[in-house]
Amino acid sequence: MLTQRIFIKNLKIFAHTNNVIYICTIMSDEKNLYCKCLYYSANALARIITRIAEEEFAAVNLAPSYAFMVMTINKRPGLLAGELSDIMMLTPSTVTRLLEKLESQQLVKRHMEGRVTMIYPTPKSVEINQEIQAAWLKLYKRYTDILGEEFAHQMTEDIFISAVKLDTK
Amino acid sequence: MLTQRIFIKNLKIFAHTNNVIYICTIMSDEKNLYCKCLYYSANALARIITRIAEEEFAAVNLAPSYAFMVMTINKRPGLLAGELSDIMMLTPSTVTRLLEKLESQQLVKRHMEGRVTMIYPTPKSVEINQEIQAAWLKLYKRYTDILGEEFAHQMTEDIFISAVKLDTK
DNA sequence: GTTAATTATTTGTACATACAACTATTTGGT
DNA sequence: ACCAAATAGTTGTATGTACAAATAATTAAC
Repeated sequence: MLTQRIFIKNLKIFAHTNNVIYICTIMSDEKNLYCKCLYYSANALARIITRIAEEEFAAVNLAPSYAFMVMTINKRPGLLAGELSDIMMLTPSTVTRLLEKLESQQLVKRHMEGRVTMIYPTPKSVEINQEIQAAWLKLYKRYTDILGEEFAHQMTEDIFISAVKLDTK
Repeated sequence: MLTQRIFIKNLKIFAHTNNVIYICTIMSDEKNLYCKCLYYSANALARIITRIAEEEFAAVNLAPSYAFMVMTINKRPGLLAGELSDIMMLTPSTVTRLLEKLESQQLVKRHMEGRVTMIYPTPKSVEINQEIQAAWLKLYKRYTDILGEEFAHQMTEDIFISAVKLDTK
């Protein structure tokens, strides 16, 4: 198993079982193939930033998506499930599933009226919303410290715009 | 439910149930909050590009991760599971799960020796590898047509480098 | 005004991925 | 040479997300 030991500029230094040291540019062989693929790179980044977000939002005992949902609902009480789906760029079925769980934790209330479902925060949700915001800020600090704020800003914006452009369905 | 109808520059035009038309900048209200968050944006992009990749790799009856795994194994027969994990930026357990499924489809062979597992392509896998490459190229064409090749290149590289930098575990 | 089409949400089911715990093997310390 | 530590991989289990089908409500068509 190759385990990463240290990272210097564009170099990754691995130590192998038998003490052979490998020094690779991050553009090494196979990765060089894949790093030019948006599917590969975007998913890799998403997995890694999700792990970091999970660590930060663990302080409020919520997975990141749930935390974002709570924030969104607190910002606009009474919004519809479909609007949540649009804002969070998640499918309606995923939104339903997240809401179910939040409701079971008394963090939101669903109010069905006709065929629409309006969503309201609960007192408990209002309370922890502050902590969620704090965790969110810590998350932001954490990755901008590593990537540089300027760079992170620009890239995040590029990623967002690309997501919107590619979301043609 | 808001459904996207058309996209012009930074404008998104929605048609609502009651035929009211909403025109929003893509930096509207809530999204404006979230589009600056790397967790949110990276995950949104990953989900969308994954859906597109699934469409393209459907031609070879494989989900994208499996297709990438087949390509990697064909490029370096005999590589270890741990190396696959490193190259693909997936955890060892995920690699095991993917390999199990590929093996059941006769697309790879695992050879355990001591505590390491070496992985080899099968004739069937060599065969479809060409089709996988073709699908991969179609995927690339598809998103670069929308985003612009120059822009997509730069962003993909930025994303890859960020993933490597943030992957400190 | 009744029937067909559209729309909003939910449910059944499937899947990719990960963590934690476990097994088996190899390495290192004394 | 033996025992502790580290390592490679697998398995049990959980979770986030999505698709397709189902349900229920609203709108449109004639």
